[in-house]
Amino acid sequence: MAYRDTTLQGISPVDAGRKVRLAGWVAGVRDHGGMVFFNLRDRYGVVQVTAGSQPPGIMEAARQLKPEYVVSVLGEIRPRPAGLANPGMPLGSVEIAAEEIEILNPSAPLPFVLAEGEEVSPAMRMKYRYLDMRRPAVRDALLLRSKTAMEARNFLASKGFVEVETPMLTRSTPEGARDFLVPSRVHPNTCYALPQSPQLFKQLLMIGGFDRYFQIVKCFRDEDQRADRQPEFTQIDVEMSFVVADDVMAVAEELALQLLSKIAGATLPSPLMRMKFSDAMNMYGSDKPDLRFGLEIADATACAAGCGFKAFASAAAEGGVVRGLRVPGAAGWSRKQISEVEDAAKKAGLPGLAVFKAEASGLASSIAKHFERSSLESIARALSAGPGDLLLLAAGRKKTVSKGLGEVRLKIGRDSGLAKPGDFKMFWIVDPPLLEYNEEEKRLDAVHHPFTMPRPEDVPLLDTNPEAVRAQAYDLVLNGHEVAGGSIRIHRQDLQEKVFGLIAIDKATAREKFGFLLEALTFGAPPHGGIAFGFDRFVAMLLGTDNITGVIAFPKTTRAFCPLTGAPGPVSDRQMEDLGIAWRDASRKGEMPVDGNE
RNA sequence: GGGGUCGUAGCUCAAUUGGUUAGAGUAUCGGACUGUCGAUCCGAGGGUUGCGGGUUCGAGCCCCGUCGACCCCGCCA
Repeated sequence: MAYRDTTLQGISPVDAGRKVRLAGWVAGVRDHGGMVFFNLRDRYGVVQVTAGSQPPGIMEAARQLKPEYVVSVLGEIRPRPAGLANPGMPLGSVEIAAEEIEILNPSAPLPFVLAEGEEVSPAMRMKYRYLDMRRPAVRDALLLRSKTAMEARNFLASKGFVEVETPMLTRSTPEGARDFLVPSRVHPNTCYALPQSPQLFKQLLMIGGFDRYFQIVKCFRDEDQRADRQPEFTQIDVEMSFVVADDVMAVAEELALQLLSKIAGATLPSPLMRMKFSDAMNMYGSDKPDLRFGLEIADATACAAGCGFKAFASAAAEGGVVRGLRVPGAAGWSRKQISEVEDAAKKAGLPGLAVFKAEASGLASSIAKHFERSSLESIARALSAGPGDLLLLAAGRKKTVSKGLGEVRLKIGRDSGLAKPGDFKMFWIVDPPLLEYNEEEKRLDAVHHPFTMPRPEDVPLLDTNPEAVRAQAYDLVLNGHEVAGGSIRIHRQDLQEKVFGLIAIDKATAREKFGFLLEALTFGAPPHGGIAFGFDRFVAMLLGTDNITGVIAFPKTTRAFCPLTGAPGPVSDRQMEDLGIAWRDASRKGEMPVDGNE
């Protein structure tokens, strides 16, 4: 006997009278003494099963059922009696009149209730993820992810891209994130590293002649976690030969737009806007601004000299800036709202916020008396203030002020509901700098990665003013999140060595760590470039959430711990011996992260 | 590495200023009930207040440490 002959996808109200055998989970039993109801749930839906006086014994069988028992039910699909349909259920107009109920497996009481709307702590949901995913919200997120991956794969295949797998056991390379390491047994005192991305392999594939490659691939970075960062995550990785930036961007843009349209039903205007990196930093204080709302940053430095207010005047005199946000119609904000914004500014690293209310008679503020009247007028003009607006200004170093105001902007925009669910604002950030100065390390770092091609007209600047060199790189930004990023790569050995030199990777190190790439570049490497989508982030965006754990089947906590499996866990002495390694602090051997609530 | 919020019954939460025996909903167990669908009604059991220390006549509450969860900064080419 088969467990089932159809699923809840395979039945509909027009099937009334048909006898079916269904299998699934019991979701709630309602025992009325002379009549028993329960819901049967499978991957596709929920249907009500009834057990009454006929056939004999069926009611007693139904009475044995408890939540999450696995059952196989034989019964007839019947329309529900008049007035008893459940409009909240897709199959609410029918029910299954049970004739046979077989318990395939009972279930212990669950550690938490699966009902919709019941909040359960994230750690609990992770520990029992296999139960959590029985809930429609989690199930639907994973289904959406699968559908998105399928669409992406079909799209890229249709464009002639070849899917190639690259190694998970590779070698550690300097720069970038911390590697996850895998000690080698066969080669004592060496480690593989898990790939932070397939970057070098996809470049080698281009050199190997696969002019269009893609892969939906796991990447690993051992850095501290965030809501949108997991230690292992998935990229849609793409690389193309004989292309310029526009070619790569065109493919990526079409893919992103198609996914948004097919999966989220959102049609965005095409082609997407392109914003210069420097403009983004100036206007929004961010390299990934959320454009679902305006609130651009305006400059008022010119009004600051001689304005009378010391913090402003000295900032201007010392080469700093005075910049501000105009919040339309926010002059009526409460003391509390303003103080929340001031707190956010402090957290964002701003020394303080000068707050003005724009009134018909001019700018009003507790600090207005420190300003020359004409300065207040020019500040109002600089920020295009109109009556009813709230002005928030900060003074100091340009980078600090812009970044700080950018964060304040984000808080105001998101808190005041300017970013609406279902609203998608996607665009490109282009022309970022190739290099930036790393204060801590006292040297230059690659902004994107060290294989990024400078803009040809900027190449001479590598010798004179490297920080002014712009990269042929591009980021795709969706609702304030970087969902994809890529670049044209360096395909000439001499230029690659030069860039390594600038970011303080000396020739010997470069030869040792990247020798295989440098050598490959000498054997007829075609011009090439590519892009990688942060797949988890993108799916999360399609779903309208910021947290990627919701779209990952088995996510880890913010401390990279898996409450389900207990990973990372201790290993045996024997395993350590095989690998020829020992823990530096043997007293902590076998220490395992534990749930502090237990 | 740093900042913030939090940790009380299986789960989600409450507990006035530090004051008697730590409560509620839900889940679990037992009973009633023929149209429920978050069933309802009656009853029962269920607690080392994350862990360790301190202050106090007295600590769920205050202090110190520690473990853990989440959010953020640093970090994440």
